[in-house]
Amino acid sequence: MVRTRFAPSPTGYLHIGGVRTALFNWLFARSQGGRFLLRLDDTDRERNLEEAVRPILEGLRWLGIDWDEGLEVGGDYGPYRQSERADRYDAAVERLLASGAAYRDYATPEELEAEREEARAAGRAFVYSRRWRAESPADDERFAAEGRSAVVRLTMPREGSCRFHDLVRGDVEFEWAREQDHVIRRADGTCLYHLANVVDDQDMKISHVIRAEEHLSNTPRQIFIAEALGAEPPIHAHLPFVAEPGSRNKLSKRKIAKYLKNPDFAELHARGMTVLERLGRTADAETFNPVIVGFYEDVGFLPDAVVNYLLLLGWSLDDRTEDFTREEMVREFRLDRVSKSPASFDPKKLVAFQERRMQEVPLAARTRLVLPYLAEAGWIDDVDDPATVARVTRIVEAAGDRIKIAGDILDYADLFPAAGDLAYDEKAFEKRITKPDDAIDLLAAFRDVVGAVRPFAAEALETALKGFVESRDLAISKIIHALRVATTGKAVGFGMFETLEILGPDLVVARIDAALEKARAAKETVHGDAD
RNA sequence: GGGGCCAUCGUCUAGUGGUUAGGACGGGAGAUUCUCAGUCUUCAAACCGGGGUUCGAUUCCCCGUGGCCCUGCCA
Repeated sequence: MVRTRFAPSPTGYLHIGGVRTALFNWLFARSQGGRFLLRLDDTDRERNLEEAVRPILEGLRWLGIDWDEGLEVGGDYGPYRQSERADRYDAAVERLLASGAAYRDYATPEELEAEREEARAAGRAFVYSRRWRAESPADDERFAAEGRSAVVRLTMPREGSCRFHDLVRGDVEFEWAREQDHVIRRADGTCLYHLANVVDDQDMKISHVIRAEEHLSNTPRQIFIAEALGAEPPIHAHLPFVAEPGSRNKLSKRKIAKYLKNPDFAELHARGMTVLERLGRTADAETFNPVIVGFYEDVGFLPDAVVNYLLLLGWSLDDRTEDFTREEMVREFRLDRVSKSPASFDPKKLVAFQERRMQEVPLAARTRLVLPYLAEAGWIDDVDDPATVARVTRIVEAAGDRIKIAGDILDYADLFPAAGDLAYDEKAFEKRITKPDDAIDLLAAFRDVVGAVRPFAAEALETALKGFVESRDLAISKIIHALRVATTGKAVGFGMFETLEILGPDLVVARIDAALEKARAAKETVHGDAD
């Protein structure tokens, strides 16, 4: 039975690199008919634990990465929080002590540092002398009498080597002599991560440990612990790390300021900030940025698009397949197709997956994606009101591929009177309305025509405008740009006729009037200055 | 300092002891529509360096270089 796990620390957010690890664990378990577990590595006890855990669970759930055992869902091998498992770690330490695989060590940090310094000066690798190792109860008493306290260290082998087969890297070998007598229990009696990790994996019957490459060098000591505890070590698979945009350096949540200097990263971030601002929310770059999964949920990405991108960050099926449904990825996923080298995070490619996926979302579903954003922005009142839904559906339909991310709907304030007064693109206004000498007259003439068109629908409006320009022997471009700026304030937008239909006759006429007034006032000013 | 892992277009990657080194994102050019978006066509773009092995290395081996990780009473 394949059993994999994801064991995040309660950091308060779900990181892109972390979630990729979770995804691969999930995919492997699902592809093998196994089980996927979620447990919490909270060995350093934090305040506000629940607060720090929630975004992680939310992020996983949003992406559709579900777990069979662990936090919140329970299971037969709990508890699933390290902070609640101290008794098991203590028991493991006692067994290691009893078998000689570990020992109590009374060296002070200073004494240890002196030995390290000595090794450094001599130019050789540091190997602890074990001078303060307690060999007998008498030693314990003697050291204690000197005021020393004990940590527990692993009695690591000093010859031979640790060989294991990594499902991604192949055969790996480490010489035992290079390994340290790692501490597994502090002087204060609390246990350390590596011990806890191995005990948990063993207790929870984890068959495959799939984790980030940074743990590769930690594997020998964990294998040592596992074997000393009398168990078969799990099978390991070390994933390449996720690198920064445009570089091979490891992606870090602490370097957001640096990533913001990357144009692609900055662009995505800015896009997210725009959505947030229009929603009236605030966030700083530390907690809201493209390295954090919550960013994508907030801005309106499709979970499938994000997952698909993540899947290809270090994994490939062949030389051409890029798009995968959940079923396909579960069916095709294999650990031996994971690449060995770091994969750098490319915001542009992630967005490309999103855009492609969004195009496939049917109109009604796309409308549902967009409605909550409009409601939160206060541009509509009731997401369930049939008239509102119908109107938004019409807008989403007219928008077509322009809405690439659900939050993009907030680019179209001009179609929602509740969003406030029309904002004009002043440059476009001048270019299309004030400056051309016939624009004002044409607009004024068309104003009287358009108000009377019935039905006030795209097709009839198109007929009306075409008739209007033909009767004057004009190209449609002579008026259409001015009309767009007058009615939407913008130089670019949806198809003109759909836009007019969405706006409705009253708003169209009123906006043309307002634009005419604004344009005439501008001309007056120019004349006034000239005189 | 010691050890480990890694190295194909800018990015994600495929691939082989002999290939025009393939695809995708991004970029360039062009076409199309009332603008934008989209779509279509098209172009440019890579085997880290040096030694071997071999008839022949991007591929196998060694060295170097670079990146990352471990070397903690952090995880």
